[in-house]
This record gives sequence, C-alpha cells and structure tokens, in this order.
Amino acid sequence: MPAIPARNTGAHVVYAELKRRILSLDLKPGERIYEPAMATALQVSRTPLREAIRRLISENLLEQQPTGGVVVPVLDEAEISELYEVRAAVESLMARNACLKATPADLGELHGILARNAALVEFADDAMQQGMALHARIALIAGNSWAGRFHEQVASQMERYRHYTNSTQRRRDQALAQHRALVEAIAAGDPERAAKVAFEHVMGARDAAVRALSGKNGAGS
Amino acid sequence: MPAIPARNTGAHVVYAELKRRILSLDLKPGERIYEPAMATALQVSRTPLREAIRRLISENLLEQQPTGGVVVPVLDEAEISELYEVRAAVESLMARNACLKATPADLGELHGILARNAALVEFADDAMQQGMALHARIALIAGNSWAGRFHEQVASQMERYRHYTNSTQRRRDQALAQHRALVEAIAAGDPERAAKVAFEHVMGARDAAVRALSGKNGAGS
DNA sequence: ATCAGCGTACTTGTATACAAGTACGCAGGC
DNA sequence: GCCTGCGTACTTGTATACAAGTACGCTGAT
Repeated sequence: MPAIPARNTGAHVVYAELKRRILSLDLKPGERIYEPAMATALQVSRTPLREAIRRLISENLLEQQPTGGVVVPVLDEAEISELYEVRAAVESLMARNACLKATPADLGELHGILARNAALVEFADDAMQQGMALHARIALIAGNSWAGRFHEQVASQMERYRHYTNSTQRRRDQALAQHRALVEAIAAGDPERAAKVAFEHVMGARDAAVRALSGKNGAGS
Repeated sequence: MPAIPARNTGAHVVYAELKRRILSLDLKPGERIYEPAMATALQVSRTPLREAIRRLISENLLEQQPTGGVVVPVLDEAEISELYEVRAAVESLMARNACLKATPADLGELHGILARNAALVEFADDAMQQGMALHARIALIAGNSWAGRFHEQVASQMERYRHYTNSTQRRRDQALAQHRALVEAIAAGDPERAAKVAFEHVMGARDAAVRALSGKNGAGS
C-alpha cells in the first residue's frame, strides 16, 4: 500500500547530523537552536528539521524550555552520576540474563574482546572502545531488546560527558580486572555473581567519573 | 526572545489523545495509522499529527514499518517479560537509592500507602493502583530522574498488557507482603536488602503475568 | 480463463506560506 | 536621566500545496 522513500529521508540525515554535533559538543550545552538559521545551514526546510529536533527532544538530547525554544541541555555533575547508576542497573540485568543464554560461541567472542581489551589497556580511547564493545556484546547475548534500547540511550547521553572524564591508568587496570571477573561469572553460569560484578563495576566507573569531574570542578579548562 | 503558544499546542493535545487510544487498546495492536484520515478525525492538519506520531514512535508506542507506514505495535508475550525485567532492574536501583535518601516524612508516606494498599487488597484494580503509587513514591524518594523517566516509559508500555494480566487474589496477597518487606528494608536503611526485595518482587510479578498470559494463550477471551 | 503490463490513485515526505504572540528597542514625557 | 508605553521584528506553530514513489486494479492478449 504505502510508499517509502528508501529510509534515507532528509529528516533522518538531519537527525544524525544534529545528534553528532550534540554528542561531540560541537553544539555547546546551553546553546539555543533557531529553526530558520539551522534549516538553511543544513540545506533543508524547517519541516524535516523540526522532525529531527522533536525526536532529539524525546531522547533528551535536546530540551524544550518552558519559556519556549529548544536548547542543548547543560551538563550537570549530578546527572552523570544518575546515568551511571541506571547503566549499572541495566547492565547488571543484562549480565544476569547473559548467564542463562550464552552459548559456547558467545563465550569465545567475549574472551576475544577481553584479549583485545587487555592489549589496549594503556590507550585510554581504545580501552574505552573495547570496554563498550564488551558491554554491547553482553547486551546482545542477554537478548532483552528493551534493556538494549535503554542502555543505548544512556550510553549516548554519557558520550557528552566523556570529554571531561578521562580515565587514569589505574582505573583502566581495575576495569580490565572487573571485565575479566564479569566474563568469568558469565562463563561459570552464575547469574547472581555476574549481576553483582556488573553492578559494582559500573558503580566503580561512576565514582571514578565523578572524581574526575569534581577534580576539574566543572568543565572548561 | 522567543514566543511560546502557551504549551497547549495542538501537537501536544494530539499526542495525549493518541497515547490514550494506544494504551487503552482503542487503537488495536497491528492497526495502521493513515495520516490524512487521522488528521481529519482529530480536527487538525497533518503537521501537528505527524509531530505527535513521531514522538510516539520515539517512545515505542508506535512503530515505523520498514515497508513504510506506522502501525500500533503488536503485543508479544516475550516483550512483556522483557519489560518486567527492565522494571525490576530499575525499581531495584530506586529502592537502593531510596534507602539512602528517605526522610522520616517519606517513611510515613510509604506506610500510609501501604495501609491503603492493605485495605484494598481484594479489589484488583484499586490494589494495582495503590501498588503503582507505592512504586511511584519510591521513585520520587530515590531522586534519580533518569531512572524515573525509564520507569515511566516501561509503565506506559505495560499498560497495554494490563487488560490481559488480571491478578489473582493469591498474587495480590503475595505482592502486599513483598511491599511490606520492601518498605521495611527501606525503613531499616538496608540498601542491599531493599534492592533484592524490589527485584524479586517485580520478577515475581513477571512470572505471574506470564502465567496469566500463557494461560489464555494470547489475548482474546 | 489466466497472466502480464501499464495507468491511476493513494501514500508519505518536503517546502512554503500564513498566523499568533512575545520580547526587545526606541521615542517621548516626567 | 530615567521610566513607561507602543511599535516592530523575530520567533515558533499550523495549514496547505507540491513531489516522488509504490502497489493495486484494470484491460488486453494469448
């Protein structure tokens, strides 16, 4: 019946571009978005731009002000803590589920990621990437699509803070050890232990991030 | 600088109305939404209608089909289980946090809800309402806005399934006892215990719901 | 009678034109 | 010099007109 324009609609492109700019802090927290100016800048009309904006508002990557107008949400030290807590809860659940569903092939995959993780432990960015890859894989194994959705949303949000939460070498070593313990628990098929390890691992990351942020006392330099 | 039309925009009204119809199953799962027809039915143009639709898609209350067109998502026994699991994880976190933040006034409030809950345990709908009230209150006390957001979203989703998951008297008695244990743990300031009780309480609700659904083997009568 | 090919109609996506309302600036008076 | 009141300009929200593309139905031929 219908007619679909190939899923490459302008609104999707604009959404992706705006999201990229928000997460990369190219659009600065607190900055307001004016529809006509942004529309001309992105070479589209206001209609698809508005569609993208509304979607980003739904995902809490933009904020509609009570006084009107949309702004990029400001960063807030309390919020990053909340995000880590929710992520801890969700990842804990996923670790628990992964215990029950992991196949031998899955376990092999996890060990492979772990090995790459270990090799890259001294490079902050790569270590972070591999760490996220491990969690993403566990999310896949857990097979709870709702948990996956929320996890992804939280990860997006945290992306904005990442620029200010550089990890220390000590923290990365600790994270690697916890990742090992997590995979071990999953391999052992011990859901309670996996859940507990995952929870405390992410809560540890929270503490490290909060410490890093409060050390700089905000954002700038 | 800006101009705001009082936050009573047509798009918001349409959003609320569509959401109501979806959650009440007035719009049936699987049903497709045609923009022109729905727009005339709701007395607005396609523009605000589309805005409402896109927002509902973001909240997973509508689904954009790969072939084009948007439909009301179909109900799926596996999904309700996933929703309960995520809710368990989130409520577990909130119970943990509530332990650390609850004031004496909060505890009094919780006990009050508990008393009303006990008085209504034989009426399925009211018991459900009071149960949700308890969890909502705990969410408030926990003070994690992200957890609150996700919890609300999950609760909305589950609303659609509620019509098919009537609780038994036995299950309601059990839930009441678990609610008591939960409040007790919060009052005692024992985060681990509160988290565990909350988690297992919701997981118990999951099992009951899945049993109720599979008993009917689907939906109808 | 059945199948193939084309035309039409209906869908969604986009652009633009229009409406309403607010905040800012400027001018005039005290 | 400062305050007040009005006018203008700019914002967002809405409607409508336009474009593109697909699926269905109809007609004709085999």
